[in-house]
Amino acid sequence: MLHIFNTLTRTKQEFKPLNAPHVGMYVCGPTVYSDVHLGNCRTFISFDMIYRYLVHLGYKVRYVRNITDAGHLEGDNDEGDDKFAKKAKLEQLEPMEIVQRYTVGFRDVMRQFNTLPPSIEPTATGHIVEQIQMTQTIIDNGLAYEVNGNVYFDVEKFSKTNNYGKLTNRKLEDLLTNTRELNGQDDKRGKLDFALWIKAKPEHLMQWISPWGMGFPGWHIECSAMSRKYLGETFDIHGGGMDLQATHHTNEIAQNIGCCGKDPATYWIHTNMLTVNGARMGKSVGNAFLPHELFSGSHPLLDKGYAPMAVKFFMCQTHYRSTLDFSNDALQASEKAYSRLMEAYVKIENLKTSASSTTNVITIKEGCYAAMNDDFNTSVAIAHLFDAVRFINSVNDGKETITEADKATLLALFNAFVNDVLGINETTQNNDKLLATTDSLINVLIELRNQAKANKDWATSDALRDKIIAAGVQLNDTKEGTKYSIF
RNA sequence: GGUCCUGUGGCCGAGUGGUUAGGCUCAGCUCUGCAAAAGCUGCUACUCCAGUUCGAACCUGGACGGGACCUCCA
Repeated sequence: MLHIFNTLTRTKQEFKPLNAPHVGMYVCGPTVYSDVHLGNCRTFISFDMIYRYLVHLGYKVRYVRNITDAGHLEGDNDEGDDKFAKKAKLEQLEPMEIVQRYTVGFRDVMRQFNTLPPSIEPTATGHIVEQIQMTQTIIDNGLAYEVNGNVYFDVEKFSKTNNYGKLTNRKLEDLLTNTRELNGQDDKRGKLDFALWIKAKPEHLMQWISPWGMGFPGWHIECSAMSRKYLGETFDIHGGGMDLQATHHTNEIAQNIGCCGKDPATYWIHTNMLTVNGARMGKSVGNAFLPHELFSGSHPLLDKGYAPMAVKFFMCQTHYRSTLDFSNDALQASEKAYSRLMEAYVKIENLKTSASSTTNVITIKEGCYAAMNDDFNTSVAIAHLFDAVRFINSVNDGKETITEADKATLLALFNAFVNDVLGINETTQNNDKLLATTDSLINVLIELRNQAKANKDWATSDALRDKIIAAGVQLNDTKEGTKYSIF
């Protein structure tokens, strides 16, 4: 029985889909105006695991994750350019060139992390009409108003009949007291009001026609419009990073209720942040790691590179609702643990079976599922897998025994968790490390041959050369030393 | 300032009112030509103070430390 921690109730609740076996899940995706960093990746890797586990349990999941490619003002000032326009000017590109570049980059990284593509990956610019319609409906329902081509959501009016701050458990009066005074929002009636539609200046690069003039959508309406379009007015799971909880998701709920009179999602899942030296990794903080810097080890804070699957395993060792701190020591520990896990996995198939087992495999399996059913506790599930690792190695060493049936159970368990649920099986496309190793190996052979040559041991040096060539490597002795090429 | 989360052994990280997850590191042992791998053994923690309890790392209150959100951010 799966239980999920629901941000709305701040408790673990039994997961009951609205229309089992169908499950609708919406996750707030990236804003594609720059490279995704590891913090972003952690969120999407967490939801990938959740998606995979739901599928593994037999649910038919429609997983929607948007691409934000419009709107999002640079500051809180309505006068500002949006992020795409700003970046576009900087790089002298069309906004959609920026969008294309970083969307492709994002998908590449997600592929490297072996995450499954969502069922639908809708873009904000592709759903301007839906956003305009939703905005109009909210106006018609009396919960939004237009001023000078801008449309704002009336939070205080909404609060008379709804609990605006329920997602973060905050009271309206506290929110009103604590909101900072900001400039350039003279058109708003209330200081908590937020924009649904923003009037564009003539020079603004991305703008669309609307009932309120030329403009672009506000910061939150896209998710409301797209989740509603693809998952309906009410669906099962809405997720995102914890940083989206207070503002983005709070406003999404207000918009959906303002439009349809219903809460959009029954379960809200929020994943915690990735930190570096205790501080949140963020673009604006300037401590963001890029995935390729981590894979190659080119980041100044890293001693070496780490394979994508090792990094993913590292993330899985921590519960998704805990902060995870990034460090060389932690990564190295996980890298080693990961390879031990995978080596044991490979060994299972060739284990010799006996009439009886010395370890209860069913207990391990049940432990794994109990952990996952307890709010996706991958950390504990992995701990159980390591119980299996020890057992597998012991059987392999002839110190313990396993039955044919238990062996099959273990193999199925590892297939399920390593491949299906966690998705940490090595894929052939991640071969950077392999290439580096190959290069080192060839150089070792060349060195051996050169030593033989130096000793005038021509029989050995020639034999080495012939075998190296036979392996597919062409040697070329030059004045600068021995070069090689792979043919 | 407000709201909230958090403080676990050398490091990373789960966790339940009573029976000391797991990983990494380190030491010893088995194995081994040497090493590695693997197995075994050991290192027994829960910020501090007070309270509730037969019993608390886990519940309550307080102190101190760290963090998040309140502003775009996964």
